[in-house]
Amino acid sequence: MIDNKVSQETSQPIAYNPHVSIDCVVFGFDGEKLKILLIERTIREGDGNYSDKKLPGSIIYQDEDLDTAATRVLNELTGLKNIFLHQFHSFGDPKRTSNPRDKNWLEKTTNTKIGRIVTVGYLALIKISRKIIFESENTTARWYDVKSLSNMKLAFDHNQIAEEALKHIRHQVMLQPYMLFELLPRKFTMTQLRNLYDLILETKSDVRNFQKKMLQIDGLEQLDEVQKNVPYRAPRLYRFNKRKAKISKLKPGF
Amino acid sequence: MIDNKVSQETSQPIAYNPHVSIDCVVFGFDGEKLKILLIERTIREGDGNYSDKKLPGSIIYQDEDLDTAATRVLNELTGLKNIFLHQFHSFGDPKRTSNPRDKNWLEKTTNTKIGRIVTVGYLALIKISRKIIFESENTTARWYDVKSLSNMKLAFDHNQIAEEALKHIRHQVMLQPYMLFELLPRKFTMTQLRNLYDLILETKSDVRNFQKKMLQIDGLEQLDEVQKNVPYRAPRLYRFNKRKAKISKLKPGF
DNA sequence: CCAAAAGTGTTATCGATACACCCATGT
DNA sequence: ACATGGGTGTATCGATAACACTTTTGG
Repeated sequence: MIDNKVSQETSQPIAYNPHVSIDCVVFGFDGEKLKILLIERTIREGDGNYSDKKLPGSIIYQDEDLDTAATRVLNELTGLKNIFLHQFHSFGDPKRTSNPRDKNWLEKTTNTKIGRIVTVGYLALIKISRKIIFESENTTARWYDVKSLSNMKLAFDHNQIAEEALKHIRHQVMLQPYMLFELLPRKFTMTQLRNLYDLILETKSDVRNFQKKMLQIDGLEQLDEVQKNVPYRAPRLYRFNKRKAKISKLKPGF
Repeated sequence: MIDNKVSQETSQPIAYNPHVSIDCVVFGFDGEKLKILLIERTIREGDGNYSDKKLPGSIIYQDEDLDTAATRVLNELTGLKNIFLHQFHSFGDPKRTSNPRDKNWLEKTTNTKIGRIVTVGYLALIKISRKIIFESENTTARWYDVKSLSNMKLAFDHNQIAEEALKHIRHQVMLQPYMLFELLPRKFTMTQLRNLYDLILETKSDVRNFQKKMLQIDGLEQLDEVQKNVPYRAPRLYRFNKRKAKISKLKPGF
């Protein structure tokens, strides 16, 4: 971990000690759009208030693992347990917390002088149907359309983190579709599945070919049930049974 | 320097402040085996010395990005610049530095009281042919057969980190072969390429099919040159031309 | 009966796999 | 001449991609 020579540096850089946080990029799917969960942040500034958005996250606690910290943050925010979580990248640019607004906000909310924060990015997926506490203590969280991200200036480097998370989920879904089932309700139609797939990958799949491919997946079960209250022919429902799922091998290819 | 002795006794967990390091899993290929670069670590213990191995790594310096830290560590160790580097995972189990031997060693080498370290894992690939300074100041590094890893007890959680790096490179090579070219000499034979591929993926590729697939890769150029001093028909040499390489799209599939 | 979306099969093309013999070189 | 590994092509199989009409339901 540490080379001997490090300690011999005259400037003793080793004593410098950044904080470590986790940030969660939480995606949801409302049947139409891909959504991201953001927290309202208000900063008192001279005469007025400045308000913007940030990713849910937290400094890690003592004796807390990274995964545990991410789980805690999501649980505090949503009340849910068993959220799909996946570490995807860490961000450590020394300038990522150097915006005065961000520095200011950090010191006020943590009561600590904070020099630098290295953050570990997590991707989280939520079934948007699950009813969620979004007013935990004094934070307000809301779903935003992922497409509107590019017009928002998020706190810190959170735009970049969200962008990386998007790349990550696209990559994963391209290779294996399992993440999709974390975003859909427990019972879903093939059209919902296809729409979500195409939304994430920005593709237009052929209805028949898509169905054929999906039905090869172990664990994807067709139910004897149809969607109700639709003003047209009721579509069949499907369910993804994790227990019966065997993770398929990736195909080599360049 | 930042004063971070804010209090580890208070109940405010946020004041707790781990160190952040990077660790590099450096792979090389000697034509036969996949190798990993490890550093000798010696710990004075009562009457004798205890010696084991660790990954190259370092606490990150003030104002240093994560990638920069990894580049620095590798440059200090090998004298090389432009090493292929890829962040793959971060490790933050609070117990990862709790072995008394590791704690002891950390405090001696850093002259700092270190409670906890979160480390960011990097995968690095080196052309083993490049002549390398392996005796930088007072560290000794050597190549070890990756297969012997399971019989070694590395420092900290470095066995786990190396294992994850292996998974990562397998995954990457399966999807796209570009990492292989970082491990081979600038000019290489198709057999070397195939052996390396099969070594990493634990497969046995068909000679003809493998060649066909590889020759589709943009940037892989056949040279008008053959390997010399071989006691049999001299094999043709190839080169991977990064400039002409277009990163191919991944194929969807489950 | 009209609108809206669901459901369903076949063909063509492409890529992946399996497989065996002759060639060039050094000793 | 022989031993060693290098170099090469074809046929089969399976996967992917393209493509259009009929069915169900609610209003």
